Amino acid sequence: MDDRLPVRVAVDAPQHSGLGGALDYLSERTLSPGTLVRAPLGRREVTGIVWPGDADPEPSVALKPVAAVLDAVPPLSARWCELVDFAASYYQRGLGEVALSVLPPELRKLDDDQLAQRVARLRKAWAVPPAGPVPARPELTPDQAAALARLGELSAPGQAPVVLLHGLTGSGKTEVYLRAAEDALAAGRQVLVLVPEINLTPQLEARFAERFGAGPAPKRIVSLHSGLTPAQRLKNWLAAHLGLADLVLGTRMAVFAPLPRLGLIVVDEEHDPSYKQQEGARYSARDLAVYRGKLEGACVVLGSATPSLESWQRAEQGRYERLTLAHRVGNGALPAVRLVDMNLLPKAPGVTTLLSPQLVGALARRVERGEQSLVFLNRRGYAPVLHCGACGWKSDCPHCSAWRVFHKVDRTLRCHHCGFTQAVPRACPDCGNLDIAPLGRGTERLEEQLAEALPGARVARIDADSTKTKGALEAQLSAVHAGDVDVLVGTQMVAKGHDFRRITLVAAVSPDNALFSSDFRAPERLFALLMQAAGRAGRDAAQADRSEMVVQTWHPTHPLYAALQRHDFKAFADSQLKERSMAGLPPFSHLALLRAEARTAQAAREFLQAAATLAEQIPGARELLIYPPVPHHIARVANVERMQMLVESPTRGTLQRVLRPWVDELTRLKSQHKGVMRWALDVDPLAI
DNA sequence: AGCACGCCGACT
DNA sequence: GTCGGCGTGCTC
Repeated sequence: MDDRLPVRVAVDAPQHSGLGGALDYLSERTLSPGTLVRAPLGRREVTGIVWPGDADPEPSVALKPVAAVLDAVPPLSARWCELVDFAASYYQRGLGEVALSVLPPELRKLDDDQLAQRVARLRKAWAVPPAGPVPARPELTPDQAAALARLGELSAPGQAPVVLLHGLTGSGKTEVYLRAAEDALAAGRQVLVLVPEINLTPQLEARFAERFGAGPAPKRIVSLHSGLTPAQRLKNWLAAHLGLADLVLGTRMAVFAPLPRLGLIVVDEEHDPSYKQQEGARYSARDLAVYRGKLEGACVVLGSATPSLESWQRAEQGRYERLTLAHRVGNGALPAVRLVDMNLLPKAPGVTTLLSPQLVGALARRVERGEQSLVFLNRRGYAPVLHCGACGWKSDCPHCSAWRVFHKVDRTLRCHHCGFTQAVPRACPDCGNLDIAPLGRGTERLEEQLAEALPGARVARIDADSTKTKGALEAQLSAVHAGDVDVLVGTQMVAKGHDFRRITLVAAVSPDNALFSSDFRAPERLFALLMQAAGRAGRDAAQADRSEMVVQTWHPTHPLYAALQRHDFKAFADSQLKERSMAGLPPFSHLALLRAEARTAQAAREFLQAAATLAEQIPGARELLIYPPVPHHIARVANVERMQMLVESPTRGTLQRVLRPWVDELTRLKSQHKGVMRWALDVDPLAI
């Protein structure tokens, strides 16, 4: 008889191994749920978490003892485990895989003594925060005051409301976050702030530090995102977990930060697609934040100028409380939106102009007045493709079903999907003709054409290429802030969040493509991007009245642009929701996407067809609609063929009931389809 | 996924 | 004679 106790331990065994859940081990002492342990798994030793619930050992398996207990780190809370349980089950991944993948990687490399040292050092460093004077707070606008008053009512003890803060750009959403955080902090609770991108963390962190970092009772702020060094990430994670940090600011991974006294979760720019993880457990940090708020009894604030249609509909239904900031701080006007009908431009034969006289004129006036302009084009490089006029050759990528982009800066052809790069050929590789020309345009070419059209103007470009080296983005942004740039060319990178005080003109040069995309969310994304870009203009109230947005379009009568001109998100959302409703698309249905990757499209298709056949035998499947497999938007990347199959369900519940047994079968199915390299299930996919 | 074992070609 | 290719099988 063995008197050692069986315990459930979540270990990092991937879902495809068939050991997705928790495994049972023996322990000599009682271990609280949430305790970190090291345990043998096969021939190696892995980190695991003692999981809530009773062990349920299979009689045929001889249990092994836990190898070590990491006592230095306090156990993760039952609520944290419940969040992970939910995420794993909802997104159909292994429990241990999810639980361990959201811990700082460094944690899994250290032993108990090393962790004890880190914890001790951290506590010691934390022991002295210096007090200072009360920081200045701006006066609230009437909108802000009303929103905060309502938030206060909703956050009565025991309540955990979800609030959709719909505030147009420049209306002071951040100040609402700060005041809400102030209340939570004053009540002794922790605050979690999520932002879509790492780039946006420093400026928001600065705002929070300015408000809470000093004063009579200074608070501690830490960040959590993939840009931190492993040691920093562990340190900040421990600070949150030990309750030393009062404020945690981070990207989507931070939704799993252990926070013993969580009282408020802010999701800034809640509509942003970056909140959806695109590999592993494909979770939505925004949706998990809402779930976590309920679990922890914490208030959740979802903020956006252009909310996701999912959140907007929930607000319409009364499931979320909508609070509106309808006016800009200082009552500045939103930029007037001027549509330039590109159909009316005089056409020179063989020449397609990218810059209308109207736009060039508007830019020239800004340069003259010493004001700044932002010209926005969501395509980097010089031109998306090179073309041979003689034989029709185009610069396609040999490994992908995509063009290689011409980058004039270093005279290369680059595939933006697999990275394949070559020098630009002197002559057409097919026919030897010397007349090969760029087709279409990207930011590099736009920069060049603007410099030609505006002699003497200082034109700069910010995109993924110009900011590759460390610190380059910061340097370029500070040049813009210092006024060393007249016209800034950029991709969506510059449309988000930045507080450029001197910009009075924003231009979208060629936004039409998204209007006719096969992706049903493309209009929503375009509208959000244009509203966000428009918000870059006139942030200084003194200049707001002169601020303007120019949109060049071949479809000036499109309803999306009409709504944009009126800055009317509600009209746009209502019309989109009507279309979604008629088409049976989310949020009126629930989707899952099964993807398969193989050397041949045929192998991927056969796997998906077999998967569909299996699904049809699962109870509840009759309520689902399983579409035939189709190639991915870019079917081949790095010589791998990608197919996908959409599953549509009237309710979340039915979808979940079918998916669960399905993924178990898919693991088996893959072993019968040798050609298939990988498969993945995406619940609530963003792009289809 | 790791990490083993296992059975066939070119080298210190 | 070994080192090593990656096929397939297991992990409480």
